[in-house]
Amino acid sequence: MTTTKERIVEATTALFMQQGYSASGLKQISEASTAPVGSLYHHFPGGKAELAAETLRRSGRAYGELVGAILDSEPDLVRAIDVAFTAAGETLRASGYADACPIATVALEVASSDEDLRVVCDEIFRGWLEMLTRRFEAGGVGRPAAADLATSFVACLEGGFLLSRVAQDTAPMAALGRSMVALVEAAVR
Amino acid sequence: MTTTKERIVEATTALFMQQGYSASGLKQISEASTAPVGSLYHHFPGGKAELAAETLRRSGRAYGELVGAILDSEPDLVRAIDVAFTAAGETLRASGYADACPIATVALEVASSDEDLRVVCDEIFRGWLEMLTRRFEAGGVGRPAAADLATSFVACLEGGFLLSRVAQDTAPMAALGRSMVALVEAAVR
DNA sequence: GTCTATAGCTTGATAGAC
DNA sequence: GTCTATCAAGCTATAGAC
Repeated sequence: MTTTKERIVEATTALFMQQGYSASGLKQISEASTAPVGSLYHHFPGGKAELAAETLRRSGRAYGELVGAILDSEPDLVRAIDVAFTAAGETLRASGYADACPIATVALEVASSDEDLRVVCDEIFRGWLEMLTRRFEAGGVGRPAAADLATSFVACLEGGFLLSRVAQDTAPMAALGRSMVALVEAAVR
Repeated sequence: MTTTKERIVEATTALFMQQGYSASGLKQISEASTAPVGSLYHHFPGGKAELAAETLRRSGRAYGELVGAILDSEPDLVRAIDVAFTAAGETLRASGYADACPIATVALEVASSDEDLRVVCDEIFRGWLEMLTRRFEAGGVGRPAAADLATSFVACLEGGFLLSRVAQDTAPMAALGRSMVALVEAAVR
């Protein structure tokens, strides 16, 4: 049983991934979620801003958990990195290069023009970076280096989404997986 | 002497950097460039799509040349990388985290929904990657590794723009500079 | 080439029946 | 909670005077 509110958030997540915040109109969200505009304002009285904030927070948490689960699936840290980037590339390819990061496009759109949403995105990225830093520390990397690796992981993944989506080719994501593996290998030995 | 057409393209470049394609209305572009809407359609009969394509091509070429010039300013390749990332962070900070990549936000917005503009962005990134690959080859790195380094350079720079803009902090860009330096050091020795 | 006015459509948001 | 009708404001695009 998916509730109306869940359908709205899921449809908004998909539209934010594919075309970002400004291009995703409430009418389009209403149609994609098979929920009338009135229901949309019933569940999100704050309108588009509230819907966007809640969608970003939910999809940001879910995506962080997904990445964590993939990293957990492989005990060796270096191989886990390889698996994560391969999975990201495969998900992209299988979805026609649509299924990517649910935050990045919106984050770039709002960073200089919507302070509330910028803060929401900032908190999401902070959460991802903390989770990744802890994992690299658990793998034997010292504090400052682990934080740098976490930042590089997110940047390579986001850069991979950008380059692979635009080129409609998994090659950039694969190359970034190799670079990220090299960075982690250098840090753990 | 700046022509009307140049002012339009420059204003559009700035707006694309800060808020992307969909949020940048022709009225806003007209006001920012102090050019009436009619002039806009005189210089770009194809409307917003043509203006966007030409703006992306021009700003993409200019940004590639800027990065190339910064890399040329330092003979040692590893130090050149450091200089480039430091400069990117400093430009961000000095502009209130607004002056970033003129392509990335639009590229993510249109990758799945506007095939014409997607191809324009693809050609721009291809040009950057070729330019960077040649530079890494000139620095003594073999073909396949040089192409991977070029991809990592673009991804780290774009990821740095994303994370530093959202956090309003140069620290992510600085961390990515360190990672990129480590990757190039490992490749040249 | 420059500029104003406006058409036609879509947007975010609201009111009110059910 | 669900849904429809509608508003004011925004958008892209065009027409036509200068």
